[in-house]
Amino acid sequence: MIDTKFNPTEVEEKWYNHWEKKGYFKSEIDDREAYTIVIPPPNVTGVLHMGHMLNNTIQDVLIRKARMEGKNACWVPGTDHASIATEAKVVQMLREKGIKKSDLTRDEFLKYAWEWKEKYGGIILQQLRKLGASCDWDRTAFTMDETRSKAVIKSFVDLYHKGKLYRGNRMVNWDPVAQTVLSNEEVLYKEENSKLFHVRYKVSGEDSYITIATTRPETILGDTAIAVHPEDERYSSMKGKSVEVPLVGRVIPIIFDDYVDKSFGTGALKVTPAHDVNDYEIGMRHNLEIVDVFNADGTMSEAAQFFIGKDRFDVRKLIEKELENLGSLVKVEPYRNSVGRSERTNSVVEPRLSLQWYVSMEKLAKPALENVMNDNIQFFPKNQKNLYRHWLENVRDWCISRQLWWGHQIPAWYYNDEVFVAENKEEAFQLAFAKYPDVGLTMEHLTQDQDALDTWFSSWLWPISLFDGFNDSDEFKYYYPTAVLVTGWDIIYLWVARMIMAGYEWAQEKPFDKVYFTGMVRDSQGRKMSKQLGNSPDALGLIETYGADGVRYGMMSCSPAGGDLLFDEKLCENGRNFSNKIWNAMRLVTGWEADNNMVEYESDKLASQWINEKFNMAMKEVVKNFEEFRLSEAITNLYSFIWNDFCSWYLEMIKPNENKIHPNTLNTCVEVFENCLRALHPFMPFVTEEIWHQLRERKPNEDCMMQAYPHPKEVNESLVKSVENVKEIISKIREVRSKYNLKMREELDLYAVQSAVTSQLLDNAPLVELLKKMAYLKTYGTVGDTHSDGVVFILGKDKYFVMFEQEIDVEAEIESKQKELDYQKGFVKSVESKLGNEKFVNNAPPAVVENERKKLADGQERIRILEDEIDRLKKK
RNA sequence: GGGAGAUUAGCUCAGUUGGUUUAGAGCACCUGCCUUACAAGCAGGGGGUCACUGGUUCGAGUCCAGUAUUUCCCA
Repeated sequence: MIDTKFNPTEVEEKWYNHWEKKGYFKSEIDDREAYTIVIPPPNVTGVLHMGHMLNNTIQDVLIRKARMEGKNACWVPGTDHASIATEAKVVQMLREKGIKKSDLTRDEFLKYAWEWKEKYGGIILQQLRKLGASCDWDRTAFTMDETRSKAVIKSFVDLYHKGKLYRGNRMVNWDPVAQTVLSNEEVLYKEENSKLFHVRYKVSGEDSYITIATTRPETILGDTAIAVHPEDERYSSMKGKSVEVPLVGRVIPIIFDDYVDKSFGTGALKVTPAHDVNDYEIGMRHNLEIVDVFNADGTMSEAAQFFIGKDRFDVRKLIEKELENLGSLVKVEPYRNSVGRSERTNSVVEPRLSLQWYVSMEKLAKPALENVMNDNIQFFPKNQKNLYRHWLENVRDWCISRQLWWGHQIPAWYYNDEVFVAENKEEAFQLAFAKYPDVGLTMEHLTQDQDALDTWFSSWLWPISLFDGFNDSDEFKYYYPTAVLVTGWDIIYLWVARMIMAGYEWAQEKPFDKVYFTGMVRDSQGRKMSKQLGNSPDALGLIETYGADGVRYGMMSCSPAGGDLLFDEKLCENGRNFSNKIWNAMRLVTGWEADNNMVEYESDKLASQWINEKFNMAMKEVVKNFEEFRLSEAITNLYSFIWNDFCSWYLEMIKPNENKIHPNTLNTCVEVFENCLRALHPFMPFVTEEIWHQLRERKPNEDCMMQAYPHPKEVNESLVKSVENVKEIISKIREVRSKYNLKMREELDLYAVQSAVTSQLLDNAPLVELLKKMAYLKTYGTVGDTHSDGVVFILGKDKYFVMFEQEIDVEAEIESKQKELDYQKGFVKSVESKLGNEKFVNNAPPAVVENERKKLADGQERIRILEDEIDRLKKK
């Protein structure tokens, strides 16, 4: 006896191993069309979370469908080295062993880091297998493996020689604890309680003062101007004057700049070009001196003159007292402002001038913007184009150096202050030697840049470097550009835009045809899932509870493209229940026995035709939804078809009284069942594969995964319509049964008042047979309008009588018919008012007007029937 | 501060160039069923002034403007 419950854990590992052993995931160049997806590489340190599950399920659905469509499907997996995250983990691991990073050489540190990566890295790739991901694992790549590293170095050198990469002294986000640059994305801003200090500066040569407001009094030591708005009347007399900085006594100018907000504080702004991005820009505009008062670790530098070596936050308290003593402090008030902290160390990020490597974005941005705006690369959903355009039109140069060891060390060598960029030290030496042939230069004179490259500088090459595109390989020619990129919109700038730039820079071609942006997974309260909140369910735990198919169903059914999705475990439960439903349908069908001696019922033939038409209708929707990446709709189409049409209606239609069934009927049934499995396979690969094999004996290579994906055919609409009509009659009869507590199988008589529709039904023997079987009718016949017995229902404009022994509840019937009458009267009234409007009749398309007339006639007929019926009931 | 989106049933969402018998689905809820595939199930049911106000139109959930609420992005 087969279990009544589908057990996912038993079959998932079996089928995954089977597929992998058969080599179904592998792709090699051949003469078929390539369908390529590159995985958005997760951090090598990462573990599977909800975002990954969503993202990778979508990729797997797309790649499996393409494979079934006969394309050469290639899904390349891999991880990135996540320089900051990984380095932080390695440093922590070393600390636990009692080793300080500063005690190690770069090489020693990297040895530990690689060991750590080999041991703990790539867990996530193992976890993806549990989800059913059909990646070509032989192609697994890592951003620091040999091929990828060479690509990174080559691209750096190439950009440098093209003048698209430079070293510059700019304002950056500085993490004083990690002592590295951070990207904007690694800085988290939050409102915090702080204080607003009002400080007065003496105007030189006068007995007056200007008062400024600041949250960071410790930077006063680095002030090089006071700025006011040019149209601020309060300060119009200050033109050309200067003030003295408290404590240090530096004399600084009063300048006029539009940037200043007149309404903030006193309308006067202290300008510290070395420690604020906006101040820096003002400084550039007005040629101000730059005084850097901090060291790299956030302590005061020599340039500060006071508090040297003390921490910036201690100094904030100390300077408050000093200013008070000097009489410069006007007042201190509580204040809330947005403070940026490092994602990794939580230290307050310091805007800092520092010498870093930048990619010049202007030229790179141009083709990247163009080819998205003209839909050469299509975005789903489309509205992401706005976001993309906005960023690219305001793009800033990209800071790619990081003060870390884990990553690609920058291929730049210095001789004194001169820099030589080359793929290796030997080539750098050649360059240096060519320039300085006479100084006795040796390799020892060159020192390599100590910094590493931003991880995104590897990731932006991913679609190229995975196929060794920098060596113009055959693989690259075949697999590139890839079909679709599936990723979250949160990295549209960090990653998507830059991949497109890289594509046009080095391949002169887009990296992908389409980008499908997924939403962010949120919990049922709409909060972003995060470790801190602890609101993220354990991904593998979910798979254990609901099965991979159940989880995939849950992820897919709540994932309209682009929008955020509120994840609810309930959806996985639906998925599990769906698996179980199909499982039980299989149990039913495999329990039937083909018997040539059985009659092939007309109703069975009809049901077979009908279910095929319905399947085509469903597939039309599925195909359309796939084209538009509306995957949640596509899976809903299949769910609804399989559960409602196939299981609830069709299987009941052909269900034999005993287990014996005509071979033709059984055969059609199994074929439709197989089509359902093929259509559903990309979404729910395990349960479909298992049932595929249970349904029939299969040859060695006959697996569901490798079947052709179903194509919709033309639909015979009139056949569908007539069966749908019978289904409605059946539902109405069930309604009566429910109301009168009649047993489902108690046989009833049904009479219809003669009409075109009801007579046509009567003449169609297979339809009547179907109706009688499904509704458990003894007889179906037509009668005259004057018939007056049983319970009445109306369908379209036809009147039916359901006959049964039990006495009918006259009061309840009158009430329900009256309710229906009220509804119909309202309906007719609204149609009448439309048709009474001359402008409507004259202007609306004739078909629309005609339809309104039909609605009116039908409504009026229903009113007539209902009024008659109420009369008849009242006479009882 | 600038920009983009959202608002449809208790919840999550569909609703495609404005016209499909005065709005659909899933979940939740209510009623009745252990009907020999499935209680992770079957049959039936209730539930919505489509955020608000105005406009365009013969006709608006759908287009336009404003308001409210809200989410996100950028600074």
